[in-house]
Amino acid sequence: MSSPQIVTRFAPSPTGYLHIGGGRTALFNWLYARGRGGKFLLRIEDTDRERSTPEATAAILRGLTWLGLDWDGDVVSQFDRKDRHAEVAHQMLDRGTAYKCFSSKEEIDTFRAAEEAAGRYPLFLSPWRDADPSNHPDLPYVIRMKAPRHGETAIDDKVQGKVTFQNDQLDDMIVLRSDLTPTYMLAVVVDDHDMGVTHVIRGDDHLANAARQTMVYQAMGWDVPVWAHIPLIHGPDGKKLSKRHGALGVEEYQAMGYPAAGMRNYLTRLGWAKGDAEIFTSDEAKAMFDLDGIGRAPARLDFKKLEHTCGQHIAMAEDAALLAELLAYLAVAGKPALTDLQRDLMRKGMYCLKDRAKTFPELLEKAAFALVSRPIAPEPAAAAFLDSVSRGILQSLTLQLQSGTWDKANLEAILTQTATAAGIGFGKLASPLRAALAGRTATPSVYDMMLVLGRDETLARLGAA
RNA sequence: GGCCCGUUCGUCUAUCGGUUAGGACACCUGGUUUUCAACCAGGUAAGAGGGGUUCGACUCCCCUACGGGCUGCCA
Repeated sequence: MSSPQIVTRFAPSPTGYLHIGGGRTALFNWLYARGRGGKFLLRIEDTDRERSTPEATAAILRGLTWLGLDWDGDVVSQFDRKDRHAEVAHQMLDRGTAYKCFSSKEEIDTFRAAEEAAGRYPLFLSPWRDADPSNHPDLPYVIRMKAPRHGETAIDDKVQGKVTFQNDQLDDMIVLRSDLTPTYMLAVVVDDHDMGVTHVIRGDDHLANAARQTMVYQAMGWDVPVWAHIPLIHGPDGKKLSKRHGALGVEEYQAMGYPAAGMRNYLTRLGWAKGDAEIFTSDEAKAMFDLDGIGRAPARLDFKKLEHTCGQHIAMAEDAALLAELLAYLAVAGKPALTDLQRDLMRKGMYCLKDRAKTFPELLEKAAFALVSRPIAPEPAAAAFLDSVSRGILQSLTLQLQSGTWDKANLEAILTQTATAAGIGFGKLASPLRAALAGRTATPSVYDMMLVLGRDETLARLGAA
């Protein structure tokens, strides 16, 4: 017998961009499903009409797409399913697991305020719970779940372990509002059930909700999914992530020039581990990822490690793919696009650039020699290497470079020979050459620069120096 | 206030009663080197505090401290 297919989902509410914590939650769900031949679904929890916006939905989709987290099937709008939610609420009514409550919001608020002022736990117990329907007034009402008053409700969480809640701490939560729209507690359960979700992997801010949602599953006689509540991500200072930490949106990380593969790797390791595995591809991550590797404490963001991880992925990326991602970065960051010539040079030079950079801005910085065009205005530090003696040596070098094959072995022979003939060490030749070719003092090796630029451009730059 | 969760190097973490407490990032030192990086080698660095249980606790239990979450006709 085969085990049923795994179905996970990511269910953000569209009230802003996709933040880094949401990105990681989505990633965990994606890894878990993809590593087991399961499905990863996407549902937008847009039942709060006040705060939900189509722009936020678009931003979330863009963020997931950039991260490479592809979802199965259509994006589900929770709001579109409101009739189904209301239907289930009424089924609960029929089953006797829910009831109509006619207490007004004002009444309840007043009660809670008084209880709190008296230092008591403001648990509202509706007087309508056991009322005879024949006594129901002709007033607006909400549908409340008839939650068990005694005993306890336990959830068996794959990350947090067994967590039990005393039922007398929980009130009869509202499942259908007076305007007939569903509350989150109902909508989530109905949608997860209808969508066949088997594993709910989400932030641990929902841990307590899981108990109440379990009651809804039980009220409907449905199977409860496997829970996995993962700790939230904190800022570098250990505090909850907030605006002042900056760079919260996943898209901002793209605009800062982090490659998606590195981002995925870093986020996977943030709060999850498998032995000593640190750098891995997404395929490797899918094969390794499991729920017991998830830690129970909140993790802090560490930009240094993010950068290191990204550097590793840039180095191992394929040249063509890297170039494509670089161009996308330029567009997102609002930087000028590369000319055809620059693009060509980047393609040629990628082999010697990619193992030196951790981010796309760094990659561009290392590639400055190739992206600059004549006339080159040398930086002061570079210009200092171009005195008359050096120029003379460069001139004789220019002569030597006129013919011969343009490959590393031959260039090496020519440069060594020129240095020897001039009675100087190789370093004394490389510095002015670097200055002439790039106009700066920090560059890739002089051989790589010449190889990437080609003979004509190299000679032209030497001549202009 | 009540309920729930958490706490191993600065950071991410390994450990699932017996280890010189391991790895990675960062940092420091050295090496390689035509510059800057990258890279290689080595080093500094941890079980929040206090009680138990046990022959033996980072690991199990309790208390305290600190951090976090929930306690809505928000999600």
